[in-house]
Amino acid sequence: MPRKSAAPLSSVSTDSAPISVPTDFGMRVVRWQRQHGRHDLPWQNTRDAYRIWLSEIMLQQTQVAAVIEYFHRFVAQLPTVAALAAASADEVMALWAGLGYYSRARNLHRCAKAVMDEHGGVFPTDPDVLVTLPGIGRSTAAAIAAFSAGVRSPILDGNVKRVFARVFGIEGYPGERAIETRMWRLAEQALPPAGPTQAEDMISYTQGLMDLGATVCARGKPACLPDAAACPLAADCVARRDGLTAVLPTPKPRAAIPERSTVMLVMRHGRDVLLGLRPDSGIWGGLWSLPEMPVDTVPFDIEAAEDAALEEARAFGTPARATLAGELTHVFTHFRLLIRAIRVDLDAVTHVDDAARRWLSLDDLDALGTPAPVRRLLEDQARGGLF
DNA sequence: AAGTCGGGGAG
DNA sequence: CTCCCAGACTT
Repeated sequence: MPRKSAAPLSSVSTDSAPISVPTDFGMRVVRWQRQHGRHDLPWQNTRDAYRIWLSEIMLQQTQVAAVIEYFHRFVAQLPTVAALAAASADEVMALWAGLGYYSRARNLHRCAKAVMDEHGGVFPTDPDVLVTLPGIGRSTAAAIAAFSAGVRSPILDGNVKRVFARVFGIEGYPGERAIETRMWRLAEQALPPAGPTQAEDMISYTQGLMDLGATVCARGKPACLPDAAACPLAADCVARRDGLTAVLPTPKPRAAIPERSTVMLVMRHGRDVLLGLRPDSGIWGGLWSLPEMPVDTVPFDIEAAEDAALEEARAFGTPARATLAGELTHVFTHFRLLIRAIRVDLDAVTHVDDAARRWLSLDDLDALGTPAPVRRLLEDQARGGLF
């Protein structure tokens, strides 16, 4: 075995195969944070749970750059949890206006009152207690506990999900329940060890995961690609090893798009086929396409469509027979189009006196611009196939 | 499990 | 334009 490593390494996790976390994972992040992490954010270098809590709430689904000014204004006007609890709702909302997700501000106010009324004005340090407060979920509770008291409890935010997805090679949308459950399990295993330096380590580690995700393991261009030394986890990173940083984490699945269907007529006279020029506006504007018939029966009735196709073709000549020649699906950004092609062979054709209609030889497809699926369909006709 | 909340930045 | 951001809460 050419590759050797002191720490156990994970392999790719295409399914639920258990992943082993390198035993020094946590401490590597700790050391990296102390050397290369962020140390001058307004809510750092303090153990004031009020400021830490406030920053964590403001930072929920909100980037650091957007929060800084709001944070300064807020603590200047309401410097303590007691002051916040005593403030009016209007005053709180005014300080929050523009940050978005205003339920955060309402919960913030409620939480301040709860801390005053139920916890003697002192923030709990137990994550299990913190999560019972309004606006504080599992990850935020762990962050507050770690930063304010060095409690050993894992966070799992967008940064951590991205880092974990790449380092451990986890496929699947992290917003999905099963994926998130696996990541929480990994987050617990990845923590730096308990011990005498645990409190300081947890502060650096928690900050370090966020810093890694925000500055090195960035969404677009991870810094490890040009420079593996930029990331303390690069040596164990599955995504980096396998060239998957661009596809991990798996993006949110796109919303199901509606499906439409149409019937296209392939009217054939020898090797000629009848095309129609589409209006400039709308789908395939200005391109030459095949004539279409609306689909008015669900489920699709093949014989009825073939009969209708024969009737339709009568305007252009003497149709002999019509047959369903094939189906194909074309995907647009906003809908999926099921195309059924009915071939109609004509024994004789009448003169076409219409600028938007013309016959084209299958041997001359390059002469006109046609939509991609129509082009494929015509090329198949040219080969004499039925798709 | 899916929907909702929001403004801003990056690609 | 879409996707994402130190997510939590409701249905």
